[in-house]
Amino acid sequence: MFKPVNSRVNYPEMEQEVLRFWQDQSIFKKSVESREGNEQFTIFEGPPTANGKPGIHHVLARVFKDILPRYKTMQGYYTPRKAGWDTHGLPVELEVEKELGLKSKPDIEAYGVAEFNAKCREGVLKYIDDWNDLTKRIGYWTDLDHPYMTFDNDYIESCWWILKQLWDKNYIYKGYRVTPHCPRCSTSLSSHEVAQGYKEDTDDPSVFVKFKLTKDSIEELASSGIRNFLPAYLLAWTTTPWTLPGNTALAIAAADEYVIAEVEVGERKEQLILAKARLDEAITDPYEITGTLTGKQLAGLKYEPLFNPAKVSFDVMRFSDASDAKTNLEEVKRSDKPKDWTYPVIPGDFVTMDDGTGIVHIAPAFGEADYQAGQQNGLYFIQPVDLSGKMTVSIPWLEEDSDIKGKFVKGADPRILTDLQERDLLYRSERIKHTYPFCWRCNTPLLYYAKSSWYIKTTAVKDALIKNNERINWYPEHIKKGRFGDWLENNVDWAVSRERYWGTPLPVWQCDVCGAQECVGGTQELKGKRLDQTDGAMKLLTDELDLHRPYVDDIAFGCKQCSGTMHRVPEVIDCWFDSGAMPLSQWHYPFDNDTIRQDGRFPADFICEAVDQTRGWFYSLHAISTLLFDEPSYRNVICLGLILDSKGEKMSKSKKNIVEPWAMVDKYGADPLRWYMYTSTTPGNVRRFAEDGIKEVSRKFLMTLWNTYSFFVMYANIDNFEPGKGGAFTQYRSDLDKWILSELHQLTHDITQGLDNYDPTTAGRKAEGFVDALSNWYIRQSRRRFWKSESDMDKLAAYETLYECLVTLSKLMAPFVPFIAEEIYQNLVLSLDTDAPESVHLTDFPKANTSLIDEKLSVHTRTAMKVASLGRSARSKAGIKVRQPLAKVILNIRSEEMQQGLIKLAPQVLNELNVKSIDFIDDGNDVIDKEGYATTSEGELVVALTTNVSQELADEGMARELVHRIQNMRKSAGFEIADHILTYYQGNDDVKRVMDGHNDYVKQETLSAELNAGPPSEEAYVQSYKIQDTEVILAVKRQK
RNA sequence: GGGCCAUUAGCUCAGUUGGCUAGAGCGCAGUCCUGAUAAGACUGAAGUCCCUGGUUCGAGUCCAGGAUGGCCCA
Repeated sequence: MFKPVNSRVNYPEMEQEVLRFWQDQSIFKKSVESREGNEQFTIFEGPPTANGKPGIHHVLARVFKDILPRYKTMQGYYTPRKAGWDTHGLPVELEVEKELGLKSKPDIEAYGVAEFNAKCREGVLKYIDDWNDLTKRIGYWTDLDHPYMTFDNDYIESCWWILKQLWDKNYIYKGYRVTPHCPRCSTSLSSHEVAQGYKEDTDDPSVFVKFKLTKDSIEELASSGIRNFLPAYLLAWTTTPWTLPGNTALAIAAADEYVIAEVEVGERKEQLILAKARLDEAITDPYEITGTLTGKQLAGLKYEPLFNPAKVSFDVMRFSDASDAKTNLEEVKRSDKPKDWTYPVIPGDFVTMDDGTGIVHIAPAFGEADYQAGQQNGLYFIQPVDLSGKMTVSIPWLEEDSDIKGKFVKGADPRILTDLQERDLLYRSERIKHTYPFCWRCNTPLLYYAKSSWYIKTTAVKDALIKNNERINWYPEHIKKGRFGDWLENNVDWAVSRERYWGTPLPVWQCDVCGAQECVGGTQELKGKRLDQTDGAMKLLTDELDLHRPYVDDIAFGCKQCSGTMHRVPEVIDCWFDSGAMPLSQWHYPFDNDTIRQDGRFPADFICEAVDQTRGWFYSLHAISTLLFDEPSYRNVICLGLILDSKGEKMSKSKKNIVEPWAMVDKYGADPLRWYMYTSTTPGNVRRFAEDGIKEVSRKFLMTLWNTYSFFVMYANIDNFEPGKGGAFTQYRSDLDKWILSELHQLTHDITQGLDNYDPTTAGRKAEGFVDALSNWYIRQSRRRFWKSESDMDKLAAYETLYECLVTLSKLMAPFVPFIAEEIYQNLVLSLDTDAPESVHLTDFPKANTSLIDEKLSVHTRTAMKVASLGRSARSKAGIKVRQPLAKVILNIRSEEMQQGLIKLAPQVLNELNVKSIDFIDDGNDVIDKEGYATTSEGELVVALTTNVSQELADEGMARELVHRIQNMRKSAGFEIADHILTYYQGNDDVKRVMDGHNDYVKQETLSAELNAGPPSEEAYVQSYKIQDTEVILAVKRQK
């Protein structure tokens, strides 16, 4: 006996039971260990941060991560899965800052770095229980008990080792250059972090500033139509007025045409110089062109500083030619300072005619292009802003309460503009909306800021990055050449240092005397130094040292080259480096597990994250493995698309359109959610998350699957069917059986192919088709075979076939919907065979037997279905119910071969259309529109039914009507399906004749022991009907 | 401004190497079938396959240009 199955199922409840079973029997562990020693299939877990709750997009990633390892395990691969958590970085620090009410780095230092980091360590795992629970609940199998943690000493030590390798290859350097800088967090961001934070429609000033040409320069332009009795200005455009105090040059496009425009502003006339192409958009007043000149003519001209260093106390530096210096900036000595400060006009190939005036304001302290222009042209360098984004200079002629000193840059903007306005140096001042980068974590506008920072020289291996990318399979494929490929093509060095606290400390020590630097690649190496006798050193030697700040900062040792002392530099590293290092660091490589590169643990066969990781984890993994080993870190990637709400809008807290994973799982169950994720759209596509979609797959696919299963169990229990116990039956398989087995093996083949191609979507959709065919054709057609009272070989074949379909299906479905698959397997297999593997997830994945795939039969059956469909249509047109048998169906099929096929499958067609016989004709026109036929056609296929109903057929139709009514009554009366009953009927002679004539048929179908004319002798369930204009009273009663 | 993706019925999506009279599901209306089914069948309402050119006997599919939306980058 199988466990009885309710045709309705509560997924969440059923899943809880399965979860308990997995837990109690350690099925995950067994599934991994039972394959130990076999070829390994490796997946890397992209570590999430557990300091926020998991969202629906995490569920998406996790179910896609889950399906392949499950599949590969069933195929025999050894597939250990290690969980991991990303624990470092700005997001964590930020949370803690918020919690403690700290607003800046000085606040943190005052609070204490040790205490601050302790809070970070606590806070980062705030939601880990929620993560673990949800992970288990959705059936994502990974080893949550032994996860890697990026804050573990061992993990950090591996990162150090990697950094040391790169150091030895001269891939790490400290550079002075323009870096995206968050003034609030007071640290650099890497390009991939910047990429996270662009915001459109940022409101900013849009100002046109006048830079006054010197008298000498006006003279130089005398031949170009300039008037020396009027002031002349170079007009430049900027959206960042706060950079203007740092202005030390203007750039023009040498090849473009510029004009001198005489403009009347109020009562004054003045001359503005700008690009001809920008004239109409930049100049709003009436103007007259008095001269034309090329950009080349402008180059070399001089103009007066907006803020004269002689009057404003700037620290002025200048780019020197010295190429050996780390930074070739030198302080301008007092003796070198000119009496009359002027700045030059320089050519720049970055100057475009797309916006502004064709004259670009250059402030080498801000902006990559500006800095380079400074280097190339030996410009002055002025830095009027500190690292927290505050202005450091004071404008002496302003009142104290309108000065800019100490103001945040954005706050300084209006003051600077007011000042320029008053000094008549502002032509236009407006506001625009444009795209600007913000800190991806704290939302502060980023500053491009020239400062020193540590870099990994990824550009040195750019070609290798590209070459190794060739060896990776991307799903979808376009990411490879597109997003990821482009990113690699435009590679810039990795700004890897952060001037922060909670992160892997950069293991570089520097001598306080001679400046020598050393990178340390591990604790053992550190122990071997001439250590200062500090508390830190004592702890290091007893292996009690926390490698984080501030403890590691306490380690100092003697310099090799002089008598100085080496201290660690203050920086920590980008947390993306941590996660990119996980293939090695999760194993504490190379200090432990030094065989991972040989034993299959590296590289990964498969990783899977969303598309936002192109520049994040996908890149950091790829960069690190290429830098270290010159090989890719993963072979196959599924790159998931973004998940949007049902209207196609991004989910965000403010829009209140966040989908809560727990709510979905509790309401619908994990399997429906999983199935929806796999099949609703292809992995790489943007997906709209629609709750109705889960409902639909649950009803349409899973419910149908469940009902075929419950159907089978119901009848198998009635007939005491046990698979394999009924003797040799294969020769009794009908065409229907052979067909569904053919479909089953085809499905096995398709699913295997789909999953081998990292395409669960196509695989899943194939399964939907199969279950539909199984339920709505195979079982529908086979109903009578299961229902009939005699237990013959035909019935056995039907049971065996359906059983095989269901058991195979449970295995095929196991990677997709692990709960329902387990449930079915447990009942169908383990309740009979205690020697079978104790879980479906410990079984072998089915292999398609292609010899059982009969394509012809498949095509023929599809045609039979089509004939049935057309026949039903014809019936409906003629208004003849399917319950009324008809004499003949007549087919016109062009293909002789197809006709032979249909003759074989005639029983299915007759059954479905309720007709007595099938005929074939050569010309469809013979029946179309003819009296006595109901005809439908499609393409070359013509299906006609004879509509003449003889008395005999009418009687048979009534018999079926009576059976139908009695069946409904059995149901309404609450009888069990196998109950035998006594039936009573009252009606006219027609009824009596039909009951007599079809006595056996009615009895069999309704399990009636007797058909008695007249009223029931005692209490029975009674109903009256009108069938074919005839009054009938029926009564049913359970037989004792 | 550049790269990538998407655009097929009211909605969600299929549509192989060009052969299409363009499909499915949901939803809507009606009818039917059913002792597994919250399922299913039939009929109906409904599409400029985003647009414009081109290649071809033939284009939803290939090519070029463009539009709209999304993502990413400047």
